Amino acid sequence: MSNRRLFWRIVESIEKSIDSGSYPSGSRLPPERELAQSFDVSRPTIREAIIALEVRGRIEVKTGSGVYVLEQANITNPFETVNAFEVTQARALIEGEVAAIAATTITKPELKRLHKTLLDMETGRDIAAADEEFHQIIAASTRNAAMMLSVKNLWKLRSSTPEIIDDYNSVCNSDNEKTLAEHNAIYQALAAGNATEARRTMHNHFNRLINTLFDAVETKALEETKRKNSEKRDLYSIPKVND
Amino acid sequence: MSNRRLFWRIVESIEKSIDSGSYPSGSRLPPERELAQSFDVSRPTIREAIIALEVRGRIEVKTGSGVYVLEQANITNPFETVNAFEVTQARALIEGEVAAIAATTITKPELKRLHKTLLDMETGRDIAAADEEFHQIIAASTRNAAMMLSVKNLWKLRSSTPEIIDDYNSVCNSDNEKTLAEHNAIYQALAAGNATEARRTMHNHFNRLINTLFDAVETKALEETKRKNSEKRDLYSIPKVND
DNA sequence: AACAACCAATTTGACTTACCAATTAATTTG
DNA sequence: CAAATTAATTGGTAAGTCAAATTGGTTGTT
Repeated sequence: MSNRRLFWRIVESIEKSIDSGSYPSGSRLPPERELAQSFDVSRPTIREAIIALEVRGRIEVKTGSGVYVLEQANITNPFETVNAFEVTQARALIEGEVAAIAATTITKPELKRLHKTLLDMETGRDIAAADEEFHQIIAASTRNAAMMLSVKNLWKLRSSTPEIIDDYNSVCNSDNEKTLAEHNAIYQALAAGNATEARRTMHNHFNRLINTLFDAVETKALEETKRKNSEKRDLYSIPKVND
Repeated sequence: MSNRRLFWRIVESIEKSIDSGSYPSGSRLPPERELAQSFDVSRPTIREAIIALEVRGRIEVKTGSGVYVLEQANITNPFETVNAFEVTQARALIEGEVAAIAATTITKPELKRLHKTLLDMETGRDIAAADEEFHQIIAASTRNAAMMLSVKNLWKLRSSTPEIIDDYNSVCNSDNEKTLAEHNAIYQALAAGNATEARRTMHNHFNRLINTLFDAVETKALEETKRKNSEKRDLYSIPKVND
């Protein structure tokens, strides 16, 4: 695997040094020639690494002055500011409406594929995949690319944040039958073309998830955290649509 | 202005050649030595440019073989598959729920800021900005980062797709008073803490937008397109929540 | 004759060494 | 204090060696 070109090794090494704080943002990197010596490579190689880091937006090169570490004006990465409850509430509301639309737009072939995900989940081979496909099919059946995109983005959020994955796993693994039953209820509502019921069953699905999440979190949390979450329970529970 | 380093010029030139189709994806670029000659620069400079393009994900370097143009496996670029109606329907449903939540979570300072956007819109300085801020404040008041993100993504979709911008412009410019009135109705519902009314007024806001969009599109569309859109009108209109 | 396997020449990128030019920033000097 | 000088640093080039991949021909087998 050492067929990777040399400069990548330098890029990784320097990037690690930046991340670890050895080169704080705003500071200047050692001169090219010094780096070349310390990495035991030629100067052109160092320059290649520097250019790679520059294109990546990690550093800035000032001719005649030096190479400076840039502020990681962050990609406003949402993966650290969003918690599992927020994602679940958002999914509940959005996918609730999606289901309501889908109840009137879903086709028979789509219903068939939807039913297949239920069977897949029952046999228990790849439950996560069956889960994702279930929600994906419903989103697609709205014929609205913008809504599909919204659903997909939230799923990505759910499946890319370590903390959220943890929380979900501790819930899903134990409650497969419940998930399956809820999916089935949603499927029945969609098959019947009942928008209100589709929304209700979808809300029900996520509401159970939220409450189970709270229990799971509470179990492993300290008392302080407990109090906070109890306050949040009201905030994040899904309001009744007909009130 | 030519203090830009040489390799950037090469990067731009090659990138332009790729985009213009001179080097279709999968094809091989000329060898380093040839490029150096044709650009009248040294080989290291060409190599720097190639590395920059590689980091950008435009090309792939195969040692001993050549430099190959990569497929621009576009980030499933949604900006070309989503139309104005889809975005508006999605916004209606999502922001409808957002408004319903916000009705119970919005604070007085936020209501104050919300009211300010109404005044801004009335004076008519930067209407688009006031519009965006209005919807942004409501989303933020839910205290749910995932929902804020969803709203923001849809706004980005709306404001980054040329076609959609066109459609929106042809609508908004003519109907400022209506937009303002609807925003005001939403504001009143939020101030009153009435979730159902907040949702209804938000739906109303977007419903008017959708129908105006259809009229605008119909006006400039051919007869064939007319028929299609009429069929779509049912599909995209927002269903009543209480049915 | 057709096909496969092998081998060597060629092409191509990977990297180095060595050198000079241009720019910037600090220092000296008038 | 301002201008000139100097040191430090990056910008760019030239020429060459090495290693990997391709190419095309040769050979041997079917």
